[in-house]
Amino acid sequence: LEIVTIKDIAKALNMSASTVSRALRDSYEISEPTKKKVLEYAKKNNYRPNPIALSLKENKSRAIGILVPEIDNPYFSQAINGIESVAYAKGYHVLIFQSNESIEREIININHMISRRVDGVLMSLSAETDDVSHLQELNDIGLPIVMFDRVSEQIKGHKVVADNYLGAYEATELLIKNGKKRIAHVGVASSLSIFKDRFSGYCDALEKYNLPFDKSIVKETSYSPENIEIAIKELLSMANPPDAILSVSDRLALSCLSVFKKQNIVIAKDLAFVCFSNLKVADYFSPSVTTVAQPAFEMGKKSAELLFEILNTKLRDMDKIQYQTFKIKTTLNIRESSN
Amino acid sequence: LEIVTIKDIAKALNMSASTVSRALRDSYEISEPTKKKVLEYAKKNNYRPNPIALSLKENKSRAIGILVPEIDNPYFSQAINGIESVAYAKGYHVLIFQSNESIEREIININHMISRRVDGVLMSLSAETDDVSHLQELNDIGLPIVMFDRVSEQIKGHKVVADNYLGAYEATELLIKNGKKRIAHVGVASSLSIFKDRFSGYCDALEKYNLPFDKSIVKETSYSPENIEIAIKELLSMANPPDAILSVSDRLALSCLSVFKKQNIVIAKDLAFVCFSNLKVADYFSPSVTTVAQPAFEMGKKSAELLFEILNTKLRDMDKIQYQTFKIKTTLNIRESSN
DNA sequence: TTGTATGCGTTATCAA
DNA sequence: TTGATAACGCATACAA
Repeated sequence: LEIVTIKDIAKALNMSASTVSRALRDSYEISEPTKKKVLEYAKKNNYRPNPIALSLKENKSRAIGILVPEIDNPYFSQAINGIESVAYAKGYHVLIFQSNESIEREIININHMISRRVDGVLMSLSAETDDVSHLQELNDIGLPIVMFDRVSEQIKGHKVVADNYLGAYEATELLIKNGKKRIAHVGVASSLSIFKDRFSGYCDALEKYNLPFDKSIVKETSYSPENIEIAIKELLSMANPPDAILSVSDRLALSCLSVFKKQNIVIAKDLAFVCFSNLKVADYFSPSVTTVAQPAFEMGKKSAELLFEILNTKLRDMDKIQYQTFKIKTTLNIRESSN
Repeated sequence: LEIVTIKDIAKALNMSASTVSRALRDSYEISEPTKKKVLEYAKKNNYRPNPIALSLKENKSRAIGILVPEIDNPYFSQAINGIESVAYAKGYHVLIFQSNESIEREIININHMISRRVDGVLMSLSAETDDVSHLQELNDIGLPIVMFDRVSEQIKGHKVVADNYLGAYEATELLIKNGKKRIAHVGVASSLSIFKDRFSGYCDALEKYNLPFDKSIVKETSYSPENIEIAIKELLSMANPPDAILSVSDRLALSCLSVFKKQNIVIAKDLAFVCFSNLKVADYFSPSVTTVAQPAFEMGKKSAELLFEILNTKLRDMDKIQYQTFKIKTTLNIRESSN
């Protein structure tokens, strides 16, 4: 590889490396003619500072790590865009990791990030994650972490979440106001707070409007399409089937739509449907799909801003930081499927 | 940050850094008792080798750079997954960059990658890119590059592409066999070969089946939804409107569906529709959407494998490499919209 | 205004 | 079997 270093420039120009280094940084100590010579040579030979050398010296990498359950999911790819927009402006780089909803991969990736000496971590838990001791280690070694969307209260650091409770409450309320009496809740078996909060919102809306809570139309499934299909079929074949379904996860929603299609169920006509989803195409379905959308880009952006706030905090002020949880409102996109 | 180094271990155990280093690497020169002591201490204190220091020494980063037009696009996020699956297994890390379809961002990102000393580049051109001199520089400094999907013949390196010509040919053929006589082509104004190839496939299918080519139903638009809407509306309001539309880009397809919805056009009934797209939800539409899907994951995987093949090539064998273009078949998912 | 020396974490080379 | 030293690229304290 043919990349020019400061030493190369120094040798070519017959001066010392420190002079070149200072000239490149436009130091006041260096004479104009020298600066000019160095800058010219550097430009002509395409000098690029080596950030690796700098990292070693400053013990920081100017890179931040992002760990998400999966990239191929509009919520997370949009959140990554939000993060990148901030990191890019600050001259930081972004290392992206995926857990694929597996706690094992999550642990490995966290270790990778530490090894890679990222300056901070932005992450969203895998659905499998319950024990968070691997994240406690980040706290222990003093590596800043900001969690977004799927967060854990046991970890020290800022959090950015959607208002999942309100999102589910409003979605349920909409269905109730549209005359639905038996609203099923399709969720994921997971200890993540997002799912608990969404379930609470659903329950409270039922209670507020004096609808009975019926455990038999609350399904806890996994992300596997087969399991979702079984759950949906069970709901539909009940003696007293639900007249509406609230699906509280993006990926779940896709499988629901697939089952509806297979079973020739027309949403809105046969069954009302609302789901948590950031899919842009929800609007183009016929009937179009009512969604609770999370402000993914904004959540990513906010998380990154919080992380940089911490990265800019002097060590001696670190213990003064009050870690907070920022809650951002979801958007209820009312379309046809909720009728 | 509290991260243990080799020196720390050496000091604690009262031996030299080189001994510790060798013990950690299980060198034959080190006695078993010493090895045991070192390994135990390292384990207990969570020693993690510093890849930055290694990079500096070996002048390689064990990271590869990926540059794609946008992450929030199922084709590219799936391709990234394919790349990651290979890189991960090799212990390499992946730096992800986005051009946002802008050549300016593409140039900046390429420079970032060089600065970051990635060991190789995997990329897909922005739609704006015409002049590729910024990539020529990769060739000049000897940084290996593999291009996928949107490639340039002017750059030295392996290429992985979908069989865009055949994909478009088969899609057009399907529409013709379904009785369509006036098939519009909606594309992007871009000098990328993928779009040229798709257009050729379309033209050749028309010719093969003796359908006239009509320039007035070939639209070259941009990715902006407004422009696409104008183009579609022009087509639909013609005295002699098309009876089918072939959309040759994922993002274009979404805008088309949006316009259809707005204009109350029911695909299949009013107008046949086929598009290039990797959207998983295409199947759940009513009517479901016929797509030409690119094998995104496989293309990413293949590209990464080719890159590692080069990274493993000894310097003296580098000039023997025959750079090839690998063409991978697309899949025609025949659904309802093409009827 | 410029040069010399040092250190960041690691490993290879040479010496003991 | 172990240790001392230099080097990777850079920035800086110190010397001149």
